[in-house]
Amino acid sequence: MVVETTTYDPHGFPPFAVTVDVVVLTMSDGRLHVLLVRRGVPPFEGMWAIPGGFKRPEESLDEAAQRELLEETGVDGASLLRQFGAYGDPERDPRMNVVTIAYIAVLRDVQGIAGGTDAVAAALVPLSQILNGKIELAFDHAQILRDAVERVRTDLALTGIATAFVGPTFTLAELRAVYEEVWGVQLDAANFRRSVLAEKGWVISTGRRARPGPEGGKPAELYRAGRMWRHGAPIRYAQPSGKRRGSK
Amino acid sequence: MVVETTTYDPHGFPPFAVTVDVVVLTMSDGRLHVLLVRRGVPPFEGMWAIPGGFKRPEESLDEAAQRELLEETGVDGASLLRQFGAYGDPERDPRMNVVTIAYIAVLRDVQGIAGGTDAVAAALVPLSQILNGKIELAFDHAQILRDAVERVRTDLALTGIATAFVGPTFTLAELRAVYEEVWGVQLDAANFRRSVLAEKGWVISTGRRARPGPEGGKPAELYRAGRMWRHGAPIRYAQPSGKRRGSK
DNA sequence: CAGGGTTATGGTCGTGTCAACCAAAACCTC
DNA sequence: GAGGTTTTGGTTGACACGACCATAACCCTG
Repeated sequence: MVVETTTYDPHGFPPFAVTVDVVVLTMSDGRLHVLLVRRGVPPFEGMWAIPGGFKRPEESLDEAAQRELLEETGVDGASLLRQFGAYGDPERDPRMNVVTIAYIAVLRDVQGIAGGTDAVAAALVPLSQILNGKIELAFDHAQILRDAVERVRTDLALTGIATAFVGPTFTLAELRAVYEEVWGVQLDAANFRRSVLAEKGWVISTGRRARPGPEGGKPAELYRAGRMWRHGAPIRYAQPSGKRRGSK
Repeated sequence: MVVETTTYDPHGFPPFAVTVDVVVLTMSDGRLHVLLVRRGVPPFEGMWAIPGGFKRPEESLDEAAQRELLEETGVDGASLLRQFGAYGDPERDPRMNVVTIAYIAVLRDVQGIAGGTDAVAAALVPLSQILNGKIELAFDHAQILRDAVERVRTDLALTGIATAFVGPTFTLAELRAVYEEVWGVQLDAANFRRSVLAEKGWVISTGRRARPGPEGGKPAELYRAGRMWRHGAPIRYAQPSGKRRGSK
């Protein structure tokens, strides 16, 4: 009975469970953290896992991710919620076939995130703890998390999502710290400032200035996020408009 | 009964159908084409659709995509098969809830692709016909296709997947045509050559030369694909190594 | 209040890449 | 052989990048 494999026919389909997992990333104390929950039931009982839940039949995937984010963190109106992968290996859940759609949520550090509406234990864990394997995650969540970080890394370079990590108003040093932490590099403050300000409309200067920390220093200008837009096409050597050379 | 929403429990789950759709892209006659199949059963009977099928419980998502690609095109050992999105809107299939995982397969132009193993009608359709809405697709496949093209566009700029479009041996003009078609721009042949050759190991010169077409021209050098690798980190202003300035 | 420490911000400048263009080489057809 | 076409190599001005210096404006300590 293998007719119509190309134009699928949902009669007699093999049933799957579909879940949505949300990797909540935030900068806390200058380091990248991820929100994890502790499993209370087998399998992987007592281990840390990425929060997630079932997709409901009446909602879309994006809506399911938003709902999960709201339930876990209380944060509404996803500042940044992007789907980045689907995982469906047969062995990923020992009980049955579960296909999960993974999302990234980038949040600025909010107090009280660790306590969701549910009674399960939740915590913000430094990402370094997981990437070196010091904390083991349930299911294939370690792989999902690695993919999420990789996605954030490229998004940081290609789009303007860095402003989602910082508060509604921020200094350029805070913004620079996001790049430095995610990429693990040190950036030149002066050159970074020029490059950020060169992309017009992406950060907007409020008139105000931040109070320096206990270490002193010149008070930094305060900015707010502008439009978070995708960088233009990185296609090079485009012809001006007129004639062509070396064409077929 | 809303306990344990965070650490999902596959008992009493809502069942979904999970399918895998494969957007097969190829360059044919100098233009970008996509492989479509014509639906033989309602709904959307008689309309064109992206080939796809059910995920089987014993296979992973990637394996399901490879199997579908093999069934539709006869092509084995996916030259380039990447997952790029999941779609699960409740209304996307009028009969029931179907979540589909979408893949891109980039193939070089192969004769006889249009005839798959199944008896369904299949054809290579120019992409422009669909993007201007001249051909309507079933389900949400128009959106999936738009997303696929967008993904290929960025992948073309960021990785070396362009070689997947051309044959096992190719001229730089053929490679340039891929970029020009996907991005819809005209590129300078001399500058393009320099940029491609600058990325060492990505195209490798065989000694041979291609025979020029009927229009004449100097015979072009023949290359073969090297390693198709991800470009390095586009992070700027990284500090050399020593001291720091403007740090916190 | 003076001084040292720290950070933010602005400026400079050599190097390298990019893009536009030119020119020669090597083929085709007529 | 002439004219056309394509590939390939070369040149050159503009501009971005990266390294570094200098100054401004705060902190803290004595």
